[in-house]
Amino acid sequence: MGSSTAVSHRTQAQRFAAFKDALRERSLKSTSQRDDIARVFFANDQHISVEELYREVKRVNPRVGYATVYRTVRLLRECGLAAERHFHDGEARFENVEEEHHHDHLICERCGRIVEFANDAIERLQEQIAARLGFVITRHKMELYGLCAECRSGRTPHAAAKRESRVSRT
Amino acid sequence: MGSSTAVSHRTQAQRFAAFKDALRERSLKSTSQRDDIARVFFANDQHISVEELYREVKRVNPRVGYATVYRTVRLLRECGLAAERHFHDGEARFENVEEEHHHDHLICERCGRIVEFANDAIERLQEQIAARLGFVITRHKMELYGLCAECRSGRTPHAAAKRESRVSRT
DNA sequence: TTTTATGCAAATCGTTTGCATAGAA
DNA sequence: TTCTATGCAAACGATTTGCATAAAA
Repeated sequence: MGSSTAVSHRTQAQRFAAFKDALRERSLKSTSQRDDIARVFFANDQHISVEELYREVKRVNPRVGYATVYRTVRLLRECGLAAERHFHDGEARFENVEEEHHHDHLICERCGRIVEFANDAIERLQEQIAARLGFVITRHKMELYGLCAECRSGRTPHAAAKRESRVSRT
Repeated sequence: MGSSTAVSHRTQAQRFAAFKDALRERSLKSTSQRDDIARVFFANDQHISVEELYREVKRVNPRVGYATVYRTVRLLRECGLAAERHFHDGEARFENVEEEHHHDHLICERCGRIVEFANDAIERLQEQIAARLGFVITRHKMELYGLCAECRSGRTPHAAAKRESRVSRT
């Protein structure tokens, strides 16, 4: 069940430049808060919530309001630079969008660690199933919840390990 | 990629009896509103939202409040008789729990139709992927979004076709 | 009678929005 | 100068909760 797809690893600087370009294209203004929010977002390569982003940005630039973070995150989404995710907890999380392929998530129910993966065999099966039922798929969402090795070993008290971010091709 | 798993089709009456048993076991009281809400829920074999359930119950028994519907739905969930789902729209939807196997969802983005399906091959692949990444899966969520045949044909204006409910084994 | 359930309205949580003001072009 | 962006607080929609009252055991 292999796969390939080379990962196009845009650097933070490249993403930031893409953001600035997107602003220009849309005749939107560059502001210090937009820049700071975007920079923090691009620097943080995880699934970040608006509140987390707000707190991080606040440390860099205390002159940002909650609403602006929401507005900027929406902007990043509309520019195709951020993807919105909803896991079991109530709040939305945003991740950096690579030009790479779609991926799914494996989530540890104990420590919250999120591992990304992609699997072509499953995607093919999904297409088949949908076709059989008369559907044409435009997108999908697959989330596997369970326990990671570390948490199963009992070692980690409640380790909010987080940090992880390369897509595992399986 | 076939599968089998005979479906244990509990009747509405059986589910209702199970609900009453669950109340007794927990020393909770049987009330007319609980009964009515449960009955309507068991009769409606789709993915129903709290608001829809509230409206339906209201027609049978106008003496029910919104909060009671929420509380009863939570109760049904805790008794293992209802499963909570979150699709792209903001509100939670609840479905009857059969003792049968897990299933996933295929959702038409135009008419909202929800088709259930199950596929063992995919489940096996999921286990493999998780194992390779050190995880043990406890549950998963897979949703395929797209367009159903009817909506693709252009015939149906915006047909909220709904109604559908047997799990397709593929 | 004791104890739990109900209805209502108020509270909460994440998110969005109106509006007067600050700031970019 | 002109026009958009910001911050704040208020408005939101879905869901939960406090509390006095009603109903079940």
